[in-house]
Amino acid sequence: MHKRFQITLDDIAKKLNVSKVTVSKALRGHPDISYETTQKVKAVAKELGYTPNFMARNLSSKSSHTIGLVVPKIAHYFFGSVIESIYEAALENNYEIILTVSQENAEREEKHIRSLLSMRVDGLIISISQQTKNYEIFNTIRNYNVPLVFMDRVVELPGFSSVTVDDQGGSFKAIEHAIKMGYKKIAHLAGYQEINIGKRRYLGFKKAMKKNNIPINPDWVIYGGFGEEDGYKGFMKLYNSHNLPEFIFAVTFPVALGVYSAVAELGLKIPDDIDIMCFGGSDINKFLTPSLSCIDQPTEELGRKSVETILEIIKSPIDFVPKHIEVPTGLIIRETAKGPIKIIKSPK
Amino acid sequence: MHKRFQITLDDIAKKLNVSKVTVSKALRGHPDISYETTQKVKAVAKELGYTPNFMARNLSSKSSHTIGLVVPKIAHYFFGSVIESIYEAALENNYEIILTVSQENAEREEKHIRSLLSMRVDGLIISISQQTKNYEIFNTIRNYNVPLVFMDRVVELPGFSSVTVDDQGGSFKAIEHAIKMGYKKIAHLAGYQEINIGKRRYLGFKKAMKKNNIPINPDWVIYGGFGEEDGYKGFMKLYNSHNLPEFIFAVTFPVALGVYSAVAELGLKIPDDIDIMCFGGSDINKFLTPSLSCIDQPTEELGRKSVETILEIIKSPIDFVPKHIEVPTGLIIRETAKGPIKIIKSPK
DNA sequence: ACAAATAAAGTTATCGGTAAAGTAAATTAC
DNA sequence: GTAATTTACTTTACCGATAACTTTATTTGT
Repeated sequence: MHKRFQITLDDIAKKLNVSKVTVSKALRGHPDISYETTQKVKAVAKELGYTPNFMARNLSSKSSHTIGLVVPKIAHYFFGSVIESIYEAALENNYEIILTVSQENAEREEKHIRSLLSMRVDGLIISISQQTKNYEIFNTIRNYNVPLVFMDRVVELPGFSSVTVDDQGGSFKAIEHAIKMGYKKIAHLAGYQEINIGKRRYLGFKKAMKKNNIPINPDWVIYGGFGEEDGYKGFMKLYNSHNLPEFIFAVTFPVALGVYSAVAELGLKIPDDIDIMCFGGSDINKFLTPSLSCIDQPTEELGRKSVETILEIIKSPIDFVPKHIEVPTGLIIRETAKGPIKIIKSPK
Repeated sequence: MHKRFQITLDDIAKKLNVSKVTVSKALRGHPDISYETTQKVKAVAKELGYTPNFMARNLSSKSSHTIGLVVPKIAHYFFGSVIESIYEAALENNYEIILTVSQENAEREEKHIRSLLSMRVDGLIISISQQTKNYEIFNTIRNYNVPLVFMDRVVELPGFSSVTVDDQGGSFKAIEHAIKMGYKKIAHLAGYQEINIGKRRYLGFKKAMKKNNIPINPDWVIYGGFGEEDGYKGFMKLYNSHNLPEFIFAVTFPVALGVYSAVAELGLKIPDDIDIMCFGGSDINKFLTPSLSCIDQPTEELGRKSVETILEIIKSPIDFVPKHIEVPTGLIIRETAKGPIKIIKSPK
């Protein structure tokens, strides 16, 4: 095997005729070491291009200054931007992030979690896959005493913290808006109910319907996944029932995109033939025709709070009490969800 | 500090009254150990929920089975999907990926690279930031003898491999197409020329113009970055010169999006007032109005080849000769770039 | 002036593994 | 039947750092 050129504490120590512990202490600014020695050590370290060995350091200090992150998807607006802000927040706090991607696959998720545990990450931020059903791995995490914060997609097990958006409230807001705009025939493409985001968004929908005394038509509540294809299939199902609603509330942005596809394919028009709104947005929203109104998820805040929460636990694991942070959502009205009463545009 | 519950080789060894080396070998399937002992060890390891300590293992074996990845952006279609396929390919080969994000910031990039070096990754896959100008860190990498493969955005230094798309050829193809469609007044929003993708895409543009005897109007070549805001600013510049071209070739998909924004803001229409095409696509392309024709980058293949290339070097670092793989591009024609001669739609 | 405190190091042990060398018993070789 | 080999382990050393304890010289206190 090719030999790697590696500079160690010993190399610096020999050059200065001091012990390697002195070098280690000097580099960490330990008060044991005099100012002059510290300066000399630092100079030599720089000269030789010393890089500490992460493995050795973490093995002996028993902390990796690293947070493991497990997400279902990455080429996806919501996760992409949450991840970005998690990296940002971690960097500010001098922590490293090790990101793994489950691809919505429960087995792979577990494999990644085990990997991260073996890397002895100081904490885990997890957003579970839409298939995750076996929760044993989370008990393992608990046994290992590794701090865990669920982000967005949570498992409701005792002892873990979570950072989510106000799914139910956001959903409620969306439906109330639709009703205010004059819609009564309201459908919901609802995602998987096994996962909190699916369930809670559905609950918000239900609550708003009930409050406004609009009965829910079971044919208009379609369960499925959170992806584009699910939106496509969902709309096709609605269409084939020959009883189209006026308005669709999609559980995620990709689901709404799927609806856009299906609608275009069928030669229908949004918002005239069918109006729509969804939970969660995307930066590409303004490029859609018509642009899609949505419940805004503050991705930046989600990421930031997740990091803050995990760091709190890492820093005082003893007196830790699980926390459940719900980040409020916003209502963004663009060209859809403006109601059945069309305003006739005045000419320029 | 809270004590972590950790099972080590010793715990297993004590339970079975063997040495920890026996356990280590058994778990790795070393032929030194008998079948029965191996079975027993594996059973106890499972029973106790043993997870090897990544740090310790890699410290002593001097190889981490890990590849460091540095990209400029993550919430971005191109990188998102390349990253996804890199993870995929790494997983198949039993390697871990440690992903870091430079956010197009050269300093942060260097910091991440140093981190990855300190983690003693077996190799690095890097796509440089659009600001990277100081190449010293890459010489450091060379000195450390750490295999490095540049992906998409490369630094042309001797001794490193690269996996890129055929930027020049793709660009050439796009311009030839535009010319074939009847355009002569062709502009190019060209990105930074310091980076290969900017330069080579520009060269392809130039070559196609020359071949077809169309002089390049310097006012129609606008240099800038690779992001949406750069496209927006670029188009505004073109517009304010009061001499609009007929066709724009955008260096990236986000740049084209910026043009869409600017065009909409100015009350113009694509493709009638200004036609456009770009290098690189996105899954959201079909939702654009009009949908955007583009040079297709095979992201999946890019990711896969990057991993293959780095693994080759890792596996035989001695007789390694730098390789430069260029993945071919495709031409996807959607609703733009169909030429100035409008076909009058026949009624349904 | 002499014990106590402090400064500035050095020594040793350890983290949890793997590699290399050593050993005892069983098997094979001729 | 004894040397050589093989099998199945064990022992020792080491990876590159940090933690905890020890040492020596100097300063401080009274």
